[in-house]
Amino acid sequence: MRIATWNVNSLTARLARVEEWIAYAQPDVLCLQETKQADVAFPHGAFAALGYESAHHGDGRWNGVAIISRVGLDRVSTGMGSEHDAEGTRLIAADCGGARIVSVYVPNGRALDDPHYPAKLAWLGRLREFLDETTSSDQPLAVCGDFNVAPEDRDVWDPSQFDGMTHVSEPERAALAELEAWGLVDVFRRCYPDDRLFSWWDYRGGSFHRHRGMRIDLILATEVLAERTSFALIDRQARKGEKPSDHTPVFIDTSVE
DNA sequence: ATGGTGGCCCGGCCA
Repeated sequence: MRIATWNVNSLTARLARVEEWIAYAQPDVLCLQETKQADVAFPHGAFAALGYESAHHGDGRWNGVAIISRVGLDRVSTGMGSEHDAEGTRLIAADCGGARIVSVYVPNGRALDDPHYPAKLAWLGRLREFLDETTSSDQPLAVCGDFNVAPEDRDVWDPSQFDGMTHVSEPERAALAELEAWGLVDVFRRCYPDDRLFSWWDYRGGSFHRHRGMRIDLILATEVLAERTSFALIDRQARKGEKPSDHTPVFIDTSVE
């Protein structure tokens, strides 16, 4: 089962690129973030034409998350059932092909002295509680999405450029480590222990061509999925060409017993 | 040099 995640930075602007990517990458499950669409605008029909069911949680201009699946889509739930949901449409979950799949768009902290920064830390803390309440770490589960955290220094193009910045701060990394301590594995990193590969590049300044990016799009899987992973990829091709998202897709190939 | 690019949707926010 190929499980993918992609922050598309507006599905309205990106639908053709997403359709193209699905056609050649053939994901079984695709988690999307930043659709920037209301539920009524979500193109279920376009995905149905490709053989996929889909579920979306969005309210229009900001955020918006979805799961697209050709291996079943059941027990869909949205939000985390808390006051954190008021902050935005940032989480959707479903059963797909025997695994629980969660698509998340973690809030951007903006800056260490910005009120959005502690809100981001709280959201990540709440996510761990949500996992405790809704599943367990011995089940096949993948939490996929834009975490807006680079787990380690090797996940950014130049750590010295990020001194005092969000995405790399110790509290953010600690919050991510707490999620992993719950029982989740950063599957891409396990597959490629030493590679310095990125999933996001700023649109500005030719960052992509200068290899100035960050790895902030992650697939965090429970051990039962992680140990059965045969392949993982960050698909840089999707960051090239006409009207790319500033993020590129990440996927893993795994199986459910 | 505190810029720059792109998406929202048309002034300014957000990433």
